[in-house]
Amino acid sequence: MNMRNTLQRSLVLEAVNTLQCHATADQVYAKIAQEYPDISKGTVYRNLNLLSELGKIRKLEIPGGADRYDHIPGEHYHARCTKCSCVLDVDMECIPDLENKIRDARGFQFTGHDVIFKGVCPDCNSKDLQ
Amino acid sequence: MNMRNTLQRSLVLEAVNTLQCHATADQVYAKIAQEYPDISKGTVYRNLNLLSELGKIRKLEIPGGADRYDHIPGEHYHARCTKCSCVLDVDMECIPDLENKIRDARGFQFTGHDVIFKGVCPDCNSKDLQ
DNA sequence: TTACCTGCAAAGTCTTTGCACTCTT
DNA sequence: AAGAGTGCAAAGACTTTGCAGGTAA
Repeated sequence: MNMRNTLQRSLVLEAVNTLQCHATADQVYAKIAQEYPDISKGTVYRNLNLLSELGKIRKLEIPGGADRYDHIPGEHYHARCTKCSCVLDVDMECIPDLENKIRDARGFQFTGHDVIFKGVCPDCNSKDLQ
Repeated sequence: MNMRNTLQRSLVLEAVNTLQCHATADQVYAKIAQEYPDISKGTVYRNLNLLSELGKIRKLEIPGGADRYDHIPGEHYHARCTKCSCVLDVDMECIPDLENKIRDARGFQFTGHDVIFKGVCPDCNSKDLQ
């Protein structure tokens, strides 16, 4: 169960940290493939999952779209554009202790939550006006 | 562009309302197929999408899982079990005007939000103890 | 009649996985 | 040497779509 340091693994980590902006697995793959075309998508997926289990990156599961991977940031919420599917950070305070506001958990053990806003991003908005 | 009343369409609507509990397209299909085995999955998907666009049912896009369909309820949040992927309603007040808490929308036009809690459901919890 | 709908199957998107080989340790 | 990791391709889960025939209005 010992984890090894492989080139591919560090390339994946580096790509996520460089891209920053909620990259999809595909974007991570494309980024790496520019310099290291032999890497395979399977490896990218395997490492993205491994690294997010280890807490080195954050996996963002987006309703109705591909998963996104992010460098480890402070907690914050996201917004997804319903037109182009891009994901942006939302500039607002997170709600502290949201889990504690639940009246009756009925035996459900909460480990976290996500808030995802829906809307239309600035780019798509301006395209509509044309 | 006139919508027709077809047997399949009303069966889909009826199944969603009967099942109530955040059924997946597959569960809706299975339910209908019990009595009407000739229905096809493509038709179920097409009608689920149509009915949710019409506002007759609600489409719940779940991060990392199949979409769910629900009868039209008051606004409420959901929790997904990270073990068995089931989805449950959460018994808490919704946060009013969450969109207004955003400091700087930067041109993003918000149309709504989802809050999805993660955790382990009662069933999976008790199985762990065995 | 018309054009909306259906069943079917193929294709599309995103992700995981089996296999044999490779490389870290 | 051992076994974790890799590339590749196939498969898997979920959903959409093209097509030709069916049917509500």
